[in-house]
Amino acid sequence: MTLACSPSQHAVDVKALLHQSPLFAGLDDAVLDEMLSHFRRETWKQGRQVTGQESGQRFHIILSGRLKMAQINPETGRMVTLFLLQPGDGFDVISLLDGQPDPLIFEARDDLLMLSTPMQEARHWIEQHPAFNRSFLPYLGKQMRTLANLAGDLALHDTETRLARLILRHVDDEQKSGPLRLTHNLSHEALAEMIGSVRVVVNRQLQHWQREGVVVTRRGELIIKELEAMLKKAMHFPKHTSHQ
Amino acid sequence: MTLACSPSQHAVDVKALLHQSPLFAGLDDAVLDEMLSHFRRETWKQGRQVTGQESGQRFHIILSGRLKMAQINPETGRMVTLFLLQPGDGFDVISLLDGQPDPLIFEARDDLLMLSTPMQEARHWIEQHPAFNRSFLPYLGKQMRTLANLAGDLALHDTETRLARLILRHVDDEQKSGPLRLTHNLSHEALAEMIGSVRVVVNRQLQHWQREGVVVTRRGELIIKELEAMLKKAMHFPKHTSHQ
DNA sequence: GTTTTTCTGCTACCAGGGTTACACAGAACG
DNA sequence: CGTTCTGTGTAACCCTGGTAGCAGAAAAAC
Repeated sequence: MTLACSPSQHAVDVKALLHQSPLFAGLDDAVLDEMLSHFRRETWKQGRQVTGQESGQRFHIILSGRLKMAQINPETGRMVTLFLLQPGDGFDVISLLDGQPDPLIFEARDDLLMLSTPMQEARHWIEQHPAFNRSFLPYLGKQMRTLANLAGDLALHDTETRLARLILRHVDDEQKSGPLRLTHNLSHEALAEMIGSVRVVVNRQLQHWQREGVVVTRRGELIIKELEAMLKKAMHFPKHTSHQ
Repeated sequence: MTLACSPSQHAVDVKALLHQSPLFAGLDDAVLDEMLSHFRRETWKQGRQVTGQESGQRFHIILSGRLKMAQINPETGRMVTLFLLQPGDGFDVISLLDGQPDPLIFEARDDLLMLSTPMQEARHWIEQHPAFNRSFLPYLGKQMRTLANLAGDLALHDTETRLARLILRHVDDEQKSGPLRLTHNLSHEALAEMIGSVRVVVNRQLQHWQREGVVVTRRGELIIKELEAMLKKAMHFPKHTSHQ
């Protein structure tokens, strides 16, 4: 998956997209069609915020755009991004699993195009189609890994390491070679939320790296000049980090 | 579930135990028997450490004792406890889901009595018994919630709040009224790992509370004198915190 | 009972990173 | 095309919470 946002054309080839998605890759066309008949299209404009309570009644599958799934501290107003969901991802998976509403905030980072269906319907469908588990369970595993790594990082590593890792995680996805220009379209604020820190700190760090000549930063993009150096900063990279 | 450790008698009534477990509560006796026939008993002595690589080949169900599931920073030697698994819990669920080994450390906090079976067998069994999903999926949801809350807490709250919450979470499980004596049998070190901090800080905090007259601490136990005050320290308690 | 190990209480120290504040650049929007 | 809003660069400040170290208490091991 990539951090880059897909253009949200309305003529998206839904089935092609789902076939690539980790959740539905394995399903054959007939089953996919049957499933799609239960879903309807839904669009959110960039910036739209919804709480777990509100969105908790329907299960969504992202077709284009990115969705921030975050936790908030009402006292300070600070946020952490737990997931930055991509096309092919579903939400809210946790509510889907246990039926409880999530005390989370969902925010469209881009214009979103999604499929949605009532939670109850989604659960029922899953029950009827055990084959779906073949991709669903591994998908859950990946999500849990991502969360576990986030928690581990927050507790064990400093902000520099966390930021370096966040960046390198996206190198994996984008082009593996070349000049390593990452266009994430994320503000420093957004990056900060993803590593559980604050804008000023992210900026400070990027500036520092820039002076070292390790990276070059622009609005919404970042060029890695010295991959080796970055890897060193992200040291002790866990072997099986989520590649989401 | 409770933090107190069950005595690890070897004459445990396995089926009775599994019926109470969130994972197997819903299954009828016949299915349970069939499942048990695939498992064998396994015991670990308190303090035994195993990496995800090593234990990754078998899936375990805890019958008695507690198991720490932790991430480590090899550079500093510090650890975070992601889960403190209890009787009725299974591990490693993440590996079970996606087949990848976990870069985690498992450590027996008490003497452990478990059931275990090859991962492949467990996966196969799950596939054959869709009814199991009725309890398995909600269980996964609860685990994910726990992780999400941990990550959120680490990013958004100070150590005092995190420690207060850790303690109060166990009040829910133990007796709800009375003198609120919690016997957790955990060292300050262990508590620290559970909130992503260090021994000194936990001690400092507990001592502080003790001087305030809010709690009284002893080895392995803690008495809450002023529940109201504690609740205040844990302020902004998320509505749907895991009650694991 | 004695020794050894593990826990606990406490202190001194200091640095990472969070808070606040402000000026400027670049987008967005009418 | 000017106004408005959002994002970026940077500085001063300082407090939480982490590191290091040690002495005594309590368990565990012998």
